[in-house]
Amino acid sequence: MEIKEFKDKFEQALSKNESIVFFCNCEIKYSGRAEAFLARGDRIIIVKGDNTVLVHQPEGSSPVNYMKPNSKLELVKHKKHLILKCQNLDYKDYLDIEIFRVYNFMNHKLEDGLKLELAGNEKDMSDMIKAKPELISNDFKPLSREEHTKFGFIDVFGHDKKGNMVIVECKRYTASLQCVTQLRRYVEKISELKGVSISKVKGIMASPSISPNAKEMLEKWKFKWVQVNPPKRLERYSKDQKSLVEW
Amino acid sequence: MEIKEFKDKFEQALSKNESIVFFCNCEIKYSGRAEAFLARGDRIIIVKGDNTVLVHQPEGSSPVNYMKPNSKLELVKHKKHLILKCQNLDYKDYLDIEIFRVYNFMNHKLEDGLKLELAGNEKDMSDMIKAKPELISNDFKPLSREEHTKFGFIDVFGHDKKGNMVIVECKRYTASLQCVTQLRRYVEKISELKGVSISKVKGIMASPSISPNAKEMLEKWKFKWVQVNPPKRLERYSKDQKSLVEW
DNA sequence: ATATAGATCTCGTCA
DNA sequence: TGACGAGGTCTATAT
Repeated sequence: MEIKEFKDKFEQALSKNESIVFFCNCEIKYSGRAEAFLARGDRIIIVKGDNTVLVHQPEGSSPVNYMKPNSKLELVKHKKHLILKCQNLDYKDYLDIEIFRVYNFMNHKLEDGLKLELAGNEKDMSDMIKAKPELISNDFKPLSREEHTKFGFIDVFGHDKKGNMVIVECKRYTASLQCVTQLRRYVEKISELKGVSISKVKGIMASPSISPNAKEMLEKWKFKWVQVNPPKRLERYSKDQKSLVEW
Repeated sequence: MEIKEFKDKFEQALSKNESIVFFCNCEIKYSGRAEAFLARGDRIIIVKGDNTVLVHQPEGSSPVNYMKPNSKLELVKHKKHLILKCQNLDYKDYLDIEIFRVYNFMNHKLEDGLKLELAGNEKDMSDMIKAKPELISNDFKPLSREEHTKFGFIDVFGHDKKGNMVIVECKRYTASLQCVTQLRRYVEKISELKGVSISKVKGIMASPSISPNAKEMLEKWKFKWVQVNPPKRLERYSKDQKSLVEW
């Protein structure tokens, strides 16, 4: 595509806050929270209506470069080609896309605004444990599923029949060393705030699995691991679609 | 665009491992590591040559849905429209994009393979501290910048003139509670492995800033915070471009 | 394959 | 706005 035609189309679409995608050959410089350089190659450039910019290489999930929403965009001439200059003053981020060739260009006003409904996250997991405390132990009585309280971000808080406080930390994936130190931090904080001996505050890690080193550290701190899998409320979707077309 | 035309173009581009982008009105179901549903709306769909799939809404940086590389893709008819069925057996991920309308379609064989050169990350920061230990203190003698050793993933390890061991944890952003617990874990591990009193192992947090609670915890554990900014080796790029076109 | 930790993380939530 | 933690995190690296 001719540079002139691209420039006209791009600027018109940009002014109307349309979504824009183009394939091009380009070189990229980034300066801001870090510094980056990407030599000439073919890439997919996405410019959204909120002035988000994404640069994707032809492989991989993550963008190789990007600019956050509300960036200022300007297409300027440089020698015989163009530079898409992007700046985000909030983050002090600057991105230059030097465009040598444009293969394809596409623009359209897109209407959405809907939000993804997601199930099977950590919150669902702690809800499940609060509702079915026997998943932890027959001894466990949950009192609250509190987040963002003065006691911290504890997933499930309760006590046992022996009068101990019990703190449950949920992880939807394999529990790591970091997860155990997080649990330890909560146990120490509760012990401090409530003025209770640390031996009276029990830490429980609830996760589908746990790494060997995490297990070792857990045992060193007299915490316990309980195997719990995250729930999947919307599993009917995958079942429905299996009945339509077999995977 | 007509459904028939879209199907032909898509399947041909897919078979040639070209990069594909289209704007469409669609509904999305995901089942795998979690479960998700996104009702009808306009989105940007990206299919890369390695069978990565990205679904973007018209605003925001992150994809609302995605499939990792090497997914199996199939476009099947459903009533009067199409479903792009994606499956990734490695991750047991399944994504259905029910396509009601296609506004624009674009495909092209893209050639790249270059890697981003990035400066200003945590590794650069620990390299800098190793080279300029006076950034930490006049007393600090770095011995190693080790990662992934038997001692753990310590950023910079060394000692001071008083014969204490010194562990430096670098963060390129505001140090949080989690960062301090990480440092604490390393200090405890070194103390254990080397058979040295914990009072003889000094913990240093090096970061551009630190949160109040993290600072409090740091002091409780007798660690110290040193303000260090991540280096920006490639800053010349932004200077160059400033001389070309003023921001 | 698993374990570990960084990331221009991004995103939501709350004080 | 900063602080804090989750994420279908993703990605790189070492074991």
